[in-house]
Amino acid sequence: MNSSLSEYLGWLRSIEKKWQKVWREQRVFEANPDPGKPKFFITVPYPYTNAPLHIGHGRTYTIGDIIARYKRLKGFNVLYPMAFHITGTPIIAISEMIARGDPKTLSRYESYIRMYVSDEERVKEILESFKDPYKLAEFFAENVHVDFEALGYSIDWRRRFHTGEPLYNRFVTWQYLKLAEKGLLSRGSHYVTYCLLHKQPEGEDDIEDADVNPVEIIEYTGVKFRLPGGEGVLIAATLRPETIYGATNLWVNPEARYVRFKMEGETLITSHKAFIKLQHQHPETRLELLEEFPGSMLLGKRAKSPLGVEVPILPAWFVDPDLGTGVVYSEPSDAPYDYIALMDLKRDKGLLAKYDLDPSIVDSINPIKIIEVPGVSGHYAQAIVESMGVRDQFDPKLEDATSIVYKEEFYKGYMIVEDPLVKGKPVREAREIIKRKLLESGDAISFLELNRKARCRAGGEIIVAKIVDQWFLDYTSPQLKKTLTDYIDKKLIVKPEKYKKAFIDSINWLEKRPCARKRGIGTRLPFDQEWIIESLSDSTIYMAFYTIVHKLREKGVSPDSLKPSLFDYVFLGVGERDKVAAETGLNPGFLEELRREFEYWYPVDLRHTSTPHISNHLSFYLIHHAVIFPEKYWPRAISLNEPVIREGAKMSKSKGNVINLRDIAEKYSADLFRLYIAWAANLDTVLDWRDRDVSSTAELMQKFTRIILDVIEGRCVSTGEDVVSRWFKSKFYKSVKAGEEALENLQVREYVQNVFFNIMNLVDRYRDIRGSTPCDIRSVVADWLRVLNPVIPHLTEELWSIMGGKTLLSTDHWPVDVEKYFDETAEVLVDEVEGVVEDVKSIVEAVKKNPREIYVVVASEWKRKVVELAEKGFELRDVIRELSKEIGPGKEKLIAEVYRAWRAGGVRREVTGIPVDLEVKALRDLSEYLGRKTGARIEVLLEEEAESRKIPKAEKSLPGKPGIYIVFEGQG
RNA sequence: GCGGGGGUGCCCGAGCUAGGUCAAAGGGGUCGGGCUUAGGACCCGAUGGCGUAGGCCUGCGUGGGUUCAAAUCCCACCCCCCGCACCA
Repeated sequence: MNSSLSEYLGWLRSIEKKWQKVWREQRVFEANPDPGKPKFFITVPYPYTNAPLHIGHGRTYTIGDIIARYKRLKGFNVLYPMAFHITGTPIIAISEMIARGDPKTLSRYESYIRMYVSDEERVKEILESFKDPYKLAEFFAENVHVDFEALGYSIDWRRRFHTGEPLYNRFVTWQYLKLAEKGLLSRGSHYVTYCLLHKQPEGEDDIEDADVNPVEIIEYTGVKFRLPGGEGVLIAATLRPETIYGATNLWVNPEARYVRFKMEGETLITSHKAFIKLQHQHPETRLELLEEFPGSMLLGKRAKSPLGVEVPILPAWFVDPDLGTGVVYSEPSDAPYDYIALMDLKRDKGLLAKYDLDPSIVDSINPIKIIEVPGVSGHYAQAIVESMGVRDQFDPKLEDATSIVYKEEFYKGYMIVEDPLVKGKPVREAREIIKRKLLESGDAISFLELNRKARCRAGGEIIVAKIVDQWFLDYTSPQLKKTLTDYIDKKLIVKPEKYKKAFIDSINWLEKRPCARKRGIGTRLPFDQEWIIESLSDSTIYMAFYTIVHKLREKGVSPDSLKPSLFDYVFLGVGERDKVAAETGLNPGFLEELRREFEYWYPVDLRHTSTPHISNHLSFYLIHHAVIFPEKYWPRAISLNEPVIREGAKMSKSKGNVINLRDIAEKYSADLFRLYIAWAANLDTVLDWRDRDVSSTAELMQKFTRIILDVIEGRCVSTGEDVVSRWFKSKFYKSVKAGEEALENLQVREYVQNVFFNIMNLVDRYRDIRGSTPCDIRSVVADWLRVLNPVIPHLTEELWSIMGGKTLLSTDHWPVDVEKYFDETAEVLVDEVEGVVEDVKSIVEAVKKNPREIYVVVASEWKRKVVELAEKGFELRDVIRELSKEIGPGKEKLIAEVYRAWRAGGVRREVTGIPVDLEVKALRDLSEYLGRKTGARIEVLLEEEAESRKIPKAEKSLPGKPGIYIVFEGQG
């Protein structure tokens, strides 16, 4: 194994394919109920198949697989199933864009297909087929399956399905009947982002750039300004209704289109755009369009504010007819736009004359101060406009000016108007008070608008619309919340534990959630066929479906047989077998078999996924289980991991830095990926994929492989059984044990750290002590391969077979009885030797001379007695009295020194059990190593011998910590 | 704004829910040595400062506090990241 790294990786990839084939052909991971064996049912949410998966997904599935493989080695009957998610709108949206010939989508999907298909003809054909969303979904499902297999996941593929299948639809239908039965479904209206082109609600996924620049719905207050003589009511939309006290005039854009329309008996005036928006916000009300006219027609008229103040309508070009209502009231004291627009009119009288208005009309208009902000004197808008040097109402600096004033006043401003309603109140409170009052008195209407202009990916305008009779999942029941939060708090295992609170918060935060739409792939609501169940809501208890789906297929059961009564019987044990059999046309024995499958596998022992799922999918998963199933079938444990970034940056299509799972199998290696991903970060940490670290991991794997092969093929030196070999095995099995404990706690990184990195370091130390590779490493190789099998299953399987394993390692067992190798004595003694090396180095560094001879002096037997007595709790003087009886007087000072060293923690407790001659022997056995490390001749002496030879420092020796005397070069 | 998580040595990253055995695991990088025709790989060593004998000092965002003892506990402050719904 002296090949280059790339040759090594090529070899790895080849054995990976080989073992994947063996596992597949021998159906190693197909799991069937075995009443004699404990079961372990682990699931990871199925992926959404609209594109290839990347290494972030791979992290989650790999961790799931490591745990599945570990549990299998621990003797569990493990079921790890997988399916594919295709319901919802994104797949349809992509199909539509491909059908429409959107160049970006076409080229992206073409490149995706090329990842799996080399024949250019076929690529074109497949791309063409993507106009059918099911074809697209099935293509990626098929290839994600291929990718998963290439990573060595131990999945029972017989249970694979996708969520667009009729069989699955029947299951979801049953689920919704149950949810309705339990009172979880309700209807009501609510506001959504809505596309005028598609005439459909469209969310973040469908809106251009919404992933980077989110679209929010915000509420404006449409304040009514009444024209005299019933001529109409202008709706002036504002985010700051508290400024109504300072309103001096109205602004309309003279060049925009305005309309007059009837709504609930009132004649209203807004921009034409706003009229359309209002229509969508009031779908149950008829809005009658009366007249359309340019804004200039409104100029010069006077309208009365809700406060009874009459103000003129003036022209302003900054007014956007597509924002709010196209009518705004002017409050020049606090709004920079209003202030500058007023100044523009005062400065350029021609602007008004153009519309036949008397320019003097603006002379009497002046800002009215209504808000005080500490540190700001005069009118805030004026101050900021002047300090920023704003030229006119077209100056882009106005945006910044507005947001500064807005923020400052919100946090620090308070009202200085006379109205007792708000007098002295902070702006943020006054705003709410005024808004409520205006709405209640009918002096304002609510107007919903987006925080920014938005278009759908096909270019359609997005507005806010109200959806009536929307279906909701209603999670508001306090009793339900309590049941769940108690369960999560007391019974559900969450790893890492710090996420537990997030679950409880999430359950408490959930209210009503829309669960159906009129568009997308999915299952129709059983009681309202117009609606399609939304895709997160149809994927909450499907783990139950895994337990029987392969049986349904085996028997060729038709979807029509999957009546609700069948699921009632299989999943809930409700109903009579024979009646259900008659109703479904299925054999009663088969029904029992399905029931047994479910009863054996359920509940889910562990669901592993990534943290963004906590507040949605995982919460629904818990709630729906709690609502539908008895408690014994509720989820047992949930584990989570954070996402993956690359070289410090988020992976994204736009940056082009995504590493797809496909690349792993072809350019890296499955085992390398698994090892790196498991080791590179704790579950609760974002994993930063760094190529530099990946290749050093590969180098370590190669080194590991070389060591194993050297040992099993005899390129090693034989050594006898001695203190070092006992030390090696003890350390080795302690790491195994630590790795096991870590995995039991789902600390995957800690496990890899122990069984791979720490053992590699241990082997290095062992080889260093021996001076070459010792053959007795062989005695632990089998166990080493066993414990590494969950992370690097292919390589360990290969090495296992090379060393003569007749059965598959993946179905072998985890090491047992490892404690019998623990050997404290050997560890203490070898640590002592290494301690001597360390001490010598420290001395040499301080003295800055080269050592020639080193005397290593082992402490006298009586010093051990000091420690023994001290350990028993003897005071110093009692120790002295006790010992003097044995060794005679004259040693009091030395006894005191040993005692003090012990109290300072300088003596390991374990040494008291180790005879002095063992200590001497260990040091003598290892004196070759000591000499090699220190570059000096070593002589090991007992303290008494050293004393008689007058070796200095002899008296400094302590049990387990020899005295050291160094003769340096050039010294006598 | 509300809620959650975090700031550790040149870099990444453990440890911090049970305070001492932590100058602080592991990996990367850098430097020195070995091996080699050379490079790579591999092996050994160094990588806060000081020290003529195995030791001492300074240190884990900032500033306080509790304690015989704090990276670990408490308080305040600064900074960073994530979620906030109808979307998978």
